[in-house]
Amino acid sequence: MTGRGEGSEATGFRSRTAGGLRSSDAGRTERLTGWVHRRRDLGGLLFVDLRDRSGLVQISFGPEWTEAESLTEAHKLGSESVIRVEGEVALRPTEARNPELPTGDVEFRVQRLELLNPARTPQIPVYRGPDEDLAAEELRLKHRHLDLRRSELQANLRLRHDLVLATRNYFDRLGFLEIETPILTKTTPEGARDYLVPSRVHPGEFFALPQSPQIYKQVLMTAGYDRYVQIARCFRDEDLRADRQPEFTQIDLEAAFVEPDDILGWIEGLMAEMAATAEIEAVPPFERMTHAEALDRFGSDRPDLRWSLEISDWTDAFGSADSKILRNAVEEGGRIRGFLLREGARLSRREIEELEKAAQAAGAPGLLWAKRTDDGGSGPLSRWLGEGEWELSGARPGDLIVAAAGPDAMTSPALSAVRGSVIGAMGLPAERDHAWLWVLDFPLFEEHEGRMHPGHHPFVLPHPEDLDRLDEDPLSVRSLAYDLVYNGSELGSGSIRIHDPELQRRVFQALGMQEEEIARKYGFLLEALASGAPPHGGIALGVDRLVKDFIGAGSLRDVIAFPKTTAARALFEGAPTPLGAAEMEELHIAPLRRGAGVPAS
RNA sequence: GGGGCUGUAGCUCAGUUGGUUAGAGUGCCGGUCUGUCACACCGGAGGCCGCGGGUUCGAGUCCCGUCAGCCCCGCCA
Repeated sequence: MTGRGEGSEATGFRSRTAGGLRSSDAGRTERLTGWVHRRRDLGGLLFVDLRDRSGLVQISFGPEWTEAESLTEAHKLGSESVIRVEGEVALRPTEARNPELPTGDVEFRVQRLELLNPARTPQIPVYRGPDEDLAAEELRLKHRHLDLRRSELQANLRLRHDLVLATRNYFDRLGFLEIETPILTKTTPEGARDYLVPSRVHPGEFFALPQSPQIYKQVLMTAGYDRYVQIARCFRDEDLRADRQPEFTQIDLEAAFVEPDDILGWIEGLMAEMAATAEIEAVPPFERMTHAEALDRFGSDRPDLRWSLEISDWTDAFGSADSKILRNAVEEGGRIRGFLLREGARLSRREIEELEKAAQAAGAPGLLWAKRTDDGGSGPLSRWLGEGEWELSGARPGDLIVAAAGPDAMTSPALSAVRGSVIGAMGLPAERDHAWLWVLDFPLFEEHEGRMHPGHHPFVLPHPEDLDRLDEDPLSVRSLAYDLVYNGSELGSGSIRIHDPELQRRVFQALGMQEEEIARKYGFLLEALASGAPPHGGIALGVDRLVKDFIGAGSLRDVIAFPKTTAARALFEGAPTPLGAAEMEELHIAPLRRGAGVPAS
């Protein structure tokens, strides 16, 4: 596996790498370096698998071709020790060839062995036999230098490199400039919690690490750098998930004089290129649907379209049934929605209860269900369903109906959860392997506990058709925001931004900010917008998540060299650490509680 | 902040109803072995049963607390 940039394998220590040796190299004298992967000591003969980044080759030691001193030394070699060997590439005896190994037709006959650095017995194994489990993740993170030696992780990081390189080349061809933005920046008033850095020279003042370069890239547009891109590190101090790390990398871009189609087209081209690199399928143009449609049809703003299963609306069909739950839901402005599952009657009561649990975990009081049989139906919902209702439902004998009744805000997340669970419970096969989707027209605002929040961030341009409702009915205003969704995973999020300072001020006001607050927090942005800002917009794609989804890795930790744990700790180097009293004093900070912040040393 | 799962030898795991000396595979150490590739065979060492407390004649096993890892909810403009 010699790819780009590996044309010159030779260094002062070695003449070439191990993984590329083939039968055509037989007879050549070479010097190899690497790690002792595994050994098979037959007494008179000794075989060692030598590993470097390029792969494995079997090196052999024997009295006929190995110097006596080296032979003695070889029998004492420990796993993961670093060695250099000089010798000859030789064809293996026919019966001793190993078709499993790319280098399996040859072996490297060692004349001289040099132990460059002996290794202590590794705390976790690098070699992994068939059917052997990985070490516990805690240990893999603690001994990261060993875990990273595994070929799986090396392949993941290699693909990550290739994807980032492809990205840089792609945007370079389109005339984008990569421009760095500050890591030490200003706290963001809304959004996630910031990671903070105390200022030594300004007592009591703090920098924040950027949650994204959002404002800087808008300022770059104002400054006339009309196509900007950056592989940007971002930081958010929030609780973690399998798909969320406290520091992460985004492909961040912004361009001036653009409409949504410009951005979407560029990203589709990028995805096609990246997908080719990762050997998966992405054929533009991608399917598009509005945010409202996504919620209506799938209950989610990032539906997984590998399955076509859609929500049915039975409000009209069941709304007049003689059931308090159903009627009340409809009278209060809600709907009765759910899934019609062909052959779903084969699900057991227990399996259906699991679906209900999924709905309840997502906030629904329960899940209504009914199986249609040849002579009627069974299940809690069936008592309300007469022949007329059954006909309108579209169910045939053997089918299952699961439904939730109430306001969409409650039923959508519940049905989305049920959709995921029922796909698993029924073992429905994916109808395609790679489902790309644009979700458009996100709401400009959301309401949480009576307070208005930006749906995305406060700089998103309201949909031009909805502008007149900004003041009277802000929650109904759509925005020119778009998300890229791949197999149900949100890979990126972007929008056209506000470039008119007056409109920006109105949006801040709609968010409940006073003039003084606006000036203090965002004065510098408004100043920039008022100085000749072009219409502009952009998007940010999560690199870590993208690599993870392309590889099918279970966790972001498998595509990041040095990730944090779910408690935001770095186990390898042991960060964060307490701070000494002297350092704290210099930074003008003090622990709130006795004991906190006192270092071990 | 809340819920769930896990924690026993270097590593992966088993451990019965609470009962005598806590086991296996692998790795490690020693030995035999010239065609292995999960080499084979013989022998050996290796345990704070995460930590603290409690119940009990007796706790790896039951109870409470705590720590760590993982998964989920809240949170993530």
